Amino acid sequence: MKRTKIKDLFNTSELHKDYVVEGWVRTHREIKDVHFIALNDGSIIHNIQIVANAQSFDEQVLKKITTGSCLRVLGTLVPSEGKGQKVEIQAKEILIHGTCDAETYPLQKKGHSLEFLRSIAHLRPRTNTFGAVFRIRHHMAYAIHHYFNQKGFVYLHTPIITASDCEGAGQMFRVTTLDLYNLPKTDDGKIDFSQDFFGKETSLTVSGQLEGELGALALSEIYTFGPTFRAENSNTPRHLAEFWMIEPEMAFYDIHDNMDLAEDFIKFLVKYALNHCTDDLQFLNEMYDKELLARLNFVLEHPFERLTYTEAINILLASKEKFEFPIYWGCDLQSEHERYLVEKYFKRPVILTDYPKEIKAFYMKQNDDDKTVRAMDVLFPKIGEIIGGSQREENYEKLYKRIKELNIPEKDVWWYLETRKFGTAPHSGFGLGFERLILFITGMSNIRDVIPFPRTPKNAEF
RNA sequence: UCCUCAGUAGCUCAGUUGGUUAGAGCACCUGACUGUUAAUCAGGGGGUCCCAGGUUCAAGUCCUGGCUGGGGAGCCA
Repeated sequence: MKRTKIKDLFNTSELHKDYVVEGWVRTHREIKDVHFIALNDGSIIHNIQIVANAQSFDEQVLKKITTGSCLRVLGTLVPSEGKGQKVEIQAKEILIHGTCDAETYPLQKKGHSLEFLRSIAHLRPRTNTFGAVFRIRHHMAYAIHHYFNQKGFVYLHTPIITASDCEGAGQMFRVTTLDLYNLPKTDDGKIDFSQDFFGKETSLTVSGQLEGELGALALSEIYTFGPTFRAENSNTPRHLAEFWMIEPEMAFYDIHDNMDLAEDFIKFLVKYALNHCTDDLQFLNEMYDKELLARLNFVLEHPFERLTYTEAINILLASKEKFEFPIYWGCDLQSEHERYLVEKYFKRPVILTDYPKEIKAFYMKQNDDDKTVRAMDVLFPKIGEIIGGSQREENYEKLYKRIKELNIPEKDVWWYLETRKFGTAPHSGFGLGFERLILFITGMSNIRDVIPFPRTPKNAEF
């Protein structure tokens, strides 16, 4: 007989029929002659209760059914005599796929701290919490592709290994096949990268944006969704050395179109989660963050507040709040400033635009005031900057001048500049940190708990 | 990287002014219980007190250095 997923068993199955379920034991209780086994196969957060009468089974088999062991059970789906669940499986046959030594298995039926579970990342998907988080993560990845697909965007695969670091987004991880114990040197004593695999210095990408723009200036609307790497020594609950980023890039979009897309996109994802991950969100709402569902619904129902950097500075200057970092026009906003605007002043997501050009990247479109650029940052409660984007500078002369001012080597960006030389077009785009989105959707507070195998400074186990 | 807190049983923690044989709850094992729900009740086993030095008659406890983890900050997504 074919296996039925526990999720399908709850949803569509008929009673008083036989089914096969397979999964891992969460708890095993025994009362005199009746055994109760809570079985979970990861298809849904809920367990199916297996009832086994001691007389019908070998005592030695029943003894091996411990927390964490893996079973195949054939039995009849019947209404439950107990109170905790509607249906249960009255077992006829039990096969133990894998036993699990109760003394050494680190997961118990009791709850564990998230810190401890991080140290056993190979087993934590078997917990309710991580099952829920990783199912939600999957649904969000799917929803992202769905959203862009129905809008006619092309999924563009940008390179993971790159020779350019002109994004300036952070320290990069070097990629090399050179023998580190015996590096080839040039005559002037430097490392001879011409002998390396690609014949030049290469690294893991910090952003697919520049290549994304190449796609947009041919296919009109593209998005990337892939891994990104930053070698910054960042030790915070909001940073990873390896994370996933979504970067849409659109020709013929100005900064307002860009903002509209960003807001619509996030709201679509929140709505998708509420509709498709109800049980898991309910669980997280109860266990970790009692305001999670209320916050998700609030974001859905209220427009994001849009204002310029200059307006934000004026609000901050006028506020009576005591800030650690001083406010002045031209300063980069610190998290305390962003948090004040989002959590205290507006009490909703905020989109800030038109930042001073000095604190933003070279490719952003310069405004006529010669002081600001058409940047836009979307700031969210609890997690801060979730999206950073801009309208891009499409004017060749202005872009070239900015590149020179910032001493960016022309040999690294000649191909990027050519898009402005050959049929340039107004265009915009933004980057969304996938794990930061998942943080917001799940209400988890540490980014290491929303990616299966977190990569952080001093941590690449598993 | 900076600031700060922590590291004691499988897990979560207590451990007094430095003082004899380091404790609890849960988990685990054994037993009891005719439908349990993180069952309950009784009993039992279980320790590199993070590591390396130092002070002291005596260190889980005090000092120095290191490692690891949490929180905050910076960098950013």
